[in-house]
Amino acid sequence: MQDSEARQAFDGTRQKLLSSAERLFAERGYTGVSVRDVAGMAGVNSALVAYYFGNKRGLLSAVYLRHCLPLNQERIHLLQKYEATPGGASLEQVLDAFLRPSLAVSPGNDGHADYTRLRAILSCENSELLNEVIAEHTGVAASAFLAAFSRCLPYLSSKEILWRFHFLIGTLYHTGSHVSRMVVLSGGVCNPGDVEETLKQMIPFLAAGFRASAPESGTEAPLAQKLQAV
Amino acid sequence: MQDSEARQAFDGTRQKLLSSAERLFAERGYTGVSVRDVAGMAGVNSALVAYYFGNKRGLLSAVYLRHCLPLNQERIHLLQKYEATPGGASLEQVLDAFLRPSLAVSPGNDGHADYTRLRAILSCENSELLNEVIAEHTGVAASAFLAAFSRCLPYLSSKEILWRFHFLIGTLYHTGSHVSRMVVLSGGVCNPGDVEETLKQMIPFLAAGFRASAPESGTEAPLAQKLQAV
DNA sequence: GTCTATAGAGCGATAGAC
DNA sequence: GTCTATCGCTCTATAGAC
Repeated sequence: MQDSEARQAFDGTRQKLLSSAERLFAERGYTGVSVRDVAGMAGVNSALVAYYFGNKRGLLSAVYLRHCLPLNQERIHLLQKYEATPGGASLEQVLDAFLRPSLAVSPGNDGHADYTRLRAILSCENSELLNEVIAEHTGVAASAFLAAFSRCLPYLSSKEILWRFHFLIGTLYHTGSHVSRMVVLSGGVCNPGDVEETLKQMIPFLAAGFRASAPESGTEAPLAQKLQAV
Repeated sequence: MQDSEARQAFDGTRQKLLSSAERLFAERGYTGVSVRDVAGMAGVNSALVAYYFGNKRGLLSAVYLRHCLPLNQERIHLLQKYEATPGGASLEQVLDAFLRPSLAVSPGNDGHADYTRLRAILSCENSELLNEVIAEHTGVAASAFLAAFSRCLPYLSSKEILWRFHFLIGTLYHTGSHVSRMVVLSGGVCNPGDVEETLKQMIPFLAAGFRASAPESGTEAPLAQKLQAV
């Protein structure tokens, strides 16, 4: 360990506020959490939110940006690793590259599970912030994966790829944001908190769904060309 | 039409409050909407919320109960209709029976699309009300469909059925609660507001996912017996 | 940097006139 | 039934002491 220096950075007030906000926003959404709640969990005064982040929205933005770029970089990195293998990336590998980093849990800053839950909740609250901040950063990774999917499934038009990518996002967000409910509902049999178990269930399901033949065959565009429009 | 009597019931203050609340809660969630907002959209005074529903929570509960039972009855009715055909219900028909009523849109009280969106948002806000009110009424329909799925897919254990049902819910909720975003993202190519188009895309995708061979084969329970535990 | 104290706004709920 | 008026509370944000 980098001893006291690293520990101080991790335990600093700014970081404690970020971690508390990440947890609470992921649990109860943006409007359901007050800055007092966040400051209380961090063990500091609520006025410090304004000091460090300007206002409540700045705090949310900081939480978001803390994970957004790293997560998509991990996804792209994994995708490139899989594509470097002979024969390129399989559909299962493309799915793994997209999903695995979103579900990763770790004590430090490298786990994005809370962030995925936060993302799911914010996307339901349809705050303006989501439409503003998010669109900039997700576009790059999204189009890279859309291209990877159509490389694996050349018989699908871009329309089908888009629909199925939408379904993929729904499956990911719902799984990431209803962990405890799933445990209760299944009587403990299914545990979305177990990353490997979740991937083992999700990837075959989604891969089969993506591979299904197109609902209306033949009349659609040839896919690869239309991907520019995304 | 039942002339003025039916019209009066539909335009009554109570109904206007219910309709306004349904729309607004579906758009911005429970905590994001004030009773003043609801009363304003209904064109009446905010004190009438207390008069008709006791308090804000009572309003939400009324909105919920207005759709909960009818929706599940329509699902069960469709399922029974499909199961009455020779050979029983196909997997695609079971999916259709579950999904179609949730996505139906209609000017009157019979469309559940707004309700599905409301359900998706509330399930993200994880309010206590959801865990209280919802659990009572959804259990019946859910277990009927879990049984129907395992009848179509006898080689799957209850564990896999539960996981895939969870994925189905995620796909449905995300599609139902991000209609406009999907339209924008796809450049107008994909429109989840079109019920038939949505079903034509969702059902083949989900059916293929459900039919995928189990991720870990052989070692699981024989499925039908374990369904009691749900 | 961290705190106390508070301004200013919006909320849910209710009392009471009509 | 529907309204006005208002209480009591919580929220975000800020000013200013230390």
